Amino acid sequence: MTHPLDTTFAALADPTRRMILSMLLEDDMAVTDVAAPFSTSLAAISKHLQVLADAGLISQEKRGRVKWCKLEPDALRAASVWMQGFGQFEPVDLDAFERFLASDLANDLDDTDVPA
Amino acid sequence: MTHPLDTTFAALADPTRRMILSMLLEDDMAVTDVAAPFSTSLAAISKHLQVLADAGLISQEKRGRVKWCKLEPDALRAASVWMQGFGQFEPVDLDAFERFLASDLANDLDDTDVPA
DNA sequence: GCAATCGTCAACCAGATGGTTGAATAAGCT
DNA sequence: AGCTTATTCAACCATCTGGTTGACGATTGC
Repeated sequence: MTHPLDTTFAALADPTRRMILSMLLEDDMAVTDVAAPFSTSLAAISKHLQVLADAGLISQEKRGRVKWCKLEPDALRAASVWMQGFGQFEPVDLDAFERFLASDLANDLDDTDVPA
Repeated sequence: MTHPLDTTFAALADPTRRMILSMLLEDDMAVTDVAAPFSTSLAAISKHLQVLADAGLISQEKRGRVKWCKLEPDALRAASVWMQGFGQFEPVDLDAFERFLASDLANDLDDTDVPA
């Protein structure tokens, strides 16, 4: 029914979810650990993770009683191709990306519990 | 308050709005002409255009009684940089983009009034 | 067995979103 | 001036979203 890009972009439209993706860039994480830096409830984060999983941006594997979340960057490829069609964007610029992550850490989290 | 990427991705999450952007790739258009291929009301399209303008994805200039809509692909650059940070995506692939547009034309519009 | 931990489910709430219709504003045409 | 075209505004509606809280099933460890 709905186009895959709908769910991809909708998932990316939330700062909490983008932050989660950034966190998962470093390593796989359990749900509780993903939720730790946020001031919202665990249930809310669990829902965010479900949205990300539905969009294919992460995968979740339950081992024992902990559910591990893993980044699945392939799901971004279609969206990336779509966007790049609109302009001759510069090739991968990891420095710009790092700057984004830094500013996300500074701005997106609630002013409590911001990790150092 | 809200991160610029929030509005960018949210604007891109709607198939009607993505279609509008694709249409504006070819040329600037008046609001009425943008609305023509869709089965939704003109007012709805006008709102969509406002969302796109708020996200900076298009600009609107009123000349006489018609308001011209112009694609502003620069607004996609920040989002593109963000996404590319998550993987080594292939460089600009215009063929893949054309395929996307073709499938959008086939799938996204309501089954009425699909332009040939 | 029993308590603690991990995570989801269910019900609920406030606010945003996408759509409609009809009236209103603005600019051109004759 | 008066009709027509272009676009938005206002009110309304149904649905989605992101959040909460409390109960619940499942797993682990003592």
